[in-house]
Amino acid sequence: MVSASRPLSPTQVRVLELLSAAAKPLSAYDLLGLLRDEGVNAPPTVYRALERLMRDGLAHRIESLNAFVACNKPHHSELASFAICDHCGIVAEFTDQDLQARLSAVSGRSGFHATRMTVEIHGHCAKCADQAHEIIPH
Amino acid sequence: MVSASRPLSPTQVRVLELLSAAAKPLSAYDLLGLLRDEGVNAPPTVYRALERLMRDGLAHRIESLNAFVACNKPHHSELASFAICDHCGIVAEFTDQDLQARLSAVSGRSGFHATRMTVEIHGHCAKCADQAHEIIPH
DNA sequence: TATTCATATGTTATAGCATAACATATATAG
DNA sequence: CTATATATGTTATGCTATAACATATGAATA
Repeated sequence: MVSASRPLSPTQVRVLELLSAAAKPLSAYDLLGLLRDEGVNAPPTVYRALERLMRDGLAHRIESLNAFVACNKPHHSELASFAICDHCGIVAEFTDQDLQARLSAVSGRSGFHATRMTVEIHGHCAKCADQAHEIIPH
Repeated sequence: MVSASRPLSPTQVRVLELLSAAAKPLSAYDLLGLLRDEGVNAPPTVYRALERLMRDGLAHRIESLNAFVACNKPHHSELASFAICDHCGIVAEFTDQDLQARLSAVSGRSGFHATRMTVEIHGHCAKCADQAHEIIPH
């Protein structure tokens, strides 16, 4: 039997809701702050919920921000890439098959076997590109 | 006048030497540990040296490891990508023009203007791929 | 020379991110 | 009923990074 995974717990659902509602990536401590009212008092609970969500492909970690976002579409083990506006903080998730293929090919040339890829592009979104006076560095 | 930048300070040179000599990425605190003998006592000095080295393209930050590596070749504002073995920890730097072009194109479709890209591929190097019994997670 | 400016470093303290280790609770499978 | 897997609670700790202010040094120039 393939052992269907359990449904999300209330805490896991809440974390996912908060991520989905946020305009920007949230750090684990952002989430903790939002959940204190609801009886979540310590980091491990948040990190554990995030682990589960990422395992299920429902959330992603943005490595260059140490923060998390809800997955904007159901992935099927595809490469998720991110465009991150350093001005307004918005993150756009996109996937590109060719990109993944090329990454696998390039890294695989030397016999490297890829299991996970992080692609994060920083810059300015269309909205902010015009009025980009100040650049907020990573 | 184009204001040539100053030469690296002794501390900056030492940090670069340590990164170059290391088989794996070093964290700022790894570096701090190695420099304590030499009179460096606090994190800011290390972070400042790393800043300078990265500004000059002599070192890179690996976002998914919170660690740093020496640049393995003089870049000219090209995209540096990394293949990271989760088993032995070795990091291979590579560049691929087409990859950068494709990334710019894909993200730029929506009017996004890219200024910096992070590409980090985790997996197993050729050496470790065979005997990959245990997988060291990120 | 004296002044100014940019750069680097020292120093102290703190903020922010993440996990170890152990206890408790609950549901489901066998 | 018991064993197992999963989730959470709780306490403590460790790792990563920067703020804020002081000091030093060298190069450019008035």
